[in-house]
Amino acid sequence: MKLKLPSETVFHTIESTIKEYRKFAQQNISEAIPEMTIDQGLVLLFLNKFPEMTQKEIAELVFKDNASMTRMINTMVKKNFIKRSMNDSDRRRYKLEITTKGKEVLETLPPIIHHNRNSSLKGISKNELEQLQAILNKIRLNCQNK
Amino acid sequence: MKLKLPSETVFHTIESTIKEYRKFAQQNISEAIPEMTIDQGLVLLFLNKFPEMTQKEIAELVFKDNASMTRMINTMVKKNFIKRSMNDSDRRRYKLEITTKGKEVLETLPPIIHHNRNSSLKGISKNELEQLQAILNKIRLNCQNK
DNA sequence: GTAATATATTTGATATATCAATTATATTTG
DNA sequence: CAAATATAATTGATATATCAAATATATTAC
Repeated sequence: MKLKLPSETVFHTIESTIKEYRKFAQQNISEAIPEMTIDQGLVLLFLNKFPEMTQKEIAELVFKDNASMTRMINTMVKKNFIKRSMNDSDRRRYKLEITTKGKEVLETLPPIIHHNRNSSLKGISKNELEQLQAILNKIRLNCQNK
Repeated sequence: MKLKLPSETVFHTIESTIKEYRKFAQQNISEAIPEMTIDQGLVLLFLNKFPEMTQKEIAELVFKDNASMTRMINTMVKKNFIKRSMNDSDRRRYKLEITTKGKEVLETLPPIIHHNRNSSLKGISKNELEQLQAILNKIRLNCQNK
């Protein structure tokens, strides 16, 4: 069976691209906000936009499972970015509140994220971006429907 | 600062695509070969093709750092897929040998990988694949040159 | 040839990924 | 309403990710 080496496939390219972007973005974030990871930043952004969101819902949006999300929230609480409090209308879930420190991060973060996205997409046309999304979505759907 | 939600960006699409592919591929591998992860499979493929490869070199090809690779090799040794032995020409590095069990995996794995790649890329033209690679490479380079 | 530097790998610490099992609370069904 | 089922979150176990520091061996420079 003749098989392309993994490093010659498009999957390798996808992996290396997203990893390179993550590294790049993380560096820029770390310079401005110590102790803050990309994913923790995303959680803050989502919570800020949708304050009622449950851990489970956030988890889906950032591609984590519930167990990972529990632990991520734990460390974010330990680092004082957010606070857990009881949700009386449904006591299985928590209310997640952004602390003052978390709100400061929400001031600092957006320009950095904006810069990260912009400079990593420099020289790429709107049309190219749409094609990229379309092709990736095809692959994603192929993987889901089996 | 108006910022797109993370879930509306191309980075989200890239992440979800590669994660969906990994989940899909891992399921198919697990059905045939228990205890074997995608990345461990890739390590075997590379080692088989380039028997002299060091842990460091393999690590680069599968996007791990050296520490992760050390631990991955440890578990692959524990599971008896490969064997470490001394390399007398350079005693800092190991010789990594594929065991009989590892060789059996190398018989079973390629058709599965072939199927994984093929079915996830179904309906995507050669031209689209090239575009995809080209655009991703642009992004990757943008991230590296900062 | 020895000291300084470089390289390959490991280890420790902490965070995250993943699966399966558990807990606590809600909802549904008979 | 009580029993069965569903849901949100946690926990345990194991693997991996990442950074920094440590080890052991090689190479280079003086």
